[in-house]
Amino acid sequence: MKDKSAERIPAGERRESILAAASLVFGERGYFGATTDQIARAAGISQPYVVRMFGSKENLFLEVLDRAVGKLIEAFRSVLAESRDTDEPDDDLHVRIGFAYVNLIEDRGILLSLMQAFSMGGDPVVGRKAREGFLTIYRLLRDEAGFDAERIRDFLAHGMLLNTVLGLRMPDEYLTDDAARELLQSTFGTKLQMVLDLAALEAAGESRAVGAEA
Amino acid sequence: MKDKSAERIPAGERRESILAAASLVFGERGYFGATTDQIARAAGISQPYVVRMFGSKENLFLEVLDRAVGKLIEAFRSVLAESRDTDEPDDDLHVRIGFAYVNLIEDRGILLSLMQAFSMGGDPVVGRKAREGFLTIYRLLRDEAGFDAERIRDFLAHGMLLNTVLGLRMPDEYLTDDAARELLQSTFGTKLQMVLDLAALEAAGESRAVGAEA
DNA sequence: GTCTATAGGAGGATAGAC
DNA sequence: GTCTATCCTCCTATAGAC
Repeated sequence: MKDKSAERIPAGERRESILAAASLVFGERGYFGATTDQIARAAGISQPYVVRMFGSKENLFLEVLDRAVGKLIEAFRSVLAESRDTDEPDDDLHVRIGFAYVNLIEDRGILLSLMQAFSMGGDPVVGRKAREGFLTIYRLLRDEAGFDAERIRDFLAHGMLLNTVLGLRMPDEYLTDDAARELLQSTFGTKLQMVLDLAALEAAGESRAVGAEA
Repeated sequence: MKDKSAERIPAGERRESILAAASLVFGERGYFGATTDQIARAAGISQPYVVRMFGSKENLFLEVLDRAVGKLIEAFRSVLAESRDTDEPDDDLHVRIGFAYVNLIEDRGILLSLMQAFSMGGDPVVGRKAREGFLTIYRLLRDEAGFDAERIRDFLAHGMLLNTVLGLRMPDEYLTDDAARELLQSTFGTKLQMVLDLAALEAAGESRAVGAEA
């Protein structure tokens, strides 16, 4: 089952798959908690190759962060573009952007690795970039979406709760705890089923993806 | 200046000071990022003594978590008790609880170490306890404060944004970035000055408290 | 483009003296 | 109650072969 003699794959593609794996693992374990070896396994290559390709773990994380912010921006912008075509009432906008945010959960790792970065403000390098990313989103919401300060605050607040609930793996408690059930319902609304399904999938696949250290 | 030959201090007091130091350092660097040695330095004792007193780093973190949740509950309950004495309109309640939450920032480390715990849902031991803590707060808000699901959600959401903004060290950007300024204003409202003052104090003291590794 | 081997350094935990 | 010394594991990063 283990393909020891590696297939040669173009550097570009390899980069992508490492970034995807890293996003997952960093999201799961945090920057310090994640090891380059776990990332390597998840990507199906050797640990030194990961380091070689990105120079350092820190660099890799910075790229993951960039990607995550980029995907967020992209998703938000596409909603904004849509809304310029149709002329639905502007009030829908924050709902639709909110949906775009929730939908990013499908791209596993993005939201969680973002949240990890958001807790690293104290780090001189990562912290700076994380603040930058957060403020970029703020400006997008303000300047491109035209939200006022309160709307931005409320939007970001609910986004952070969403991240927290996911980071806590609260969906795992859905069946066993009434408070968790309520919380999940009010947090995810109509997207709840999607979230639960994803959590179930993960619970099955996680051991293989990340924790195959036996 | 360095008192090498340690003063004998009752175990109870020593425990407290280690927990206080640990709360700070864990809040600053996260569970994996923090080292028992940094905590020991911050508490003014040797690294093995920290481990000896709590058995393991994980155990120490779990106690820090307990403390943080305990302080939160205590703060919320005292607001609730107050509101049963006076008979002000119930609408004020979530504002006053919100203030109680923001005021916990003064007890440095509490909010940040809580947030660190909230990002560790994947950990079998810490994750379980973190979810438990979060749901305890949820139930307090629901059963003791009488909030409905939406109010709880909104309250928690704004709390999480507050944590995120603090974790990002956004106050450091207050003078240099207009978006940061706006965000801080709408997030902290009348408490903004307090937050900025605390951030300034920290910026001065941080190098001594945590990062004296030269 | 990818691996194996390994250097080099932290960091958590233990032993044992005072 | 507290320290010093130290073990041992784990991890990032480098070297060099294929």
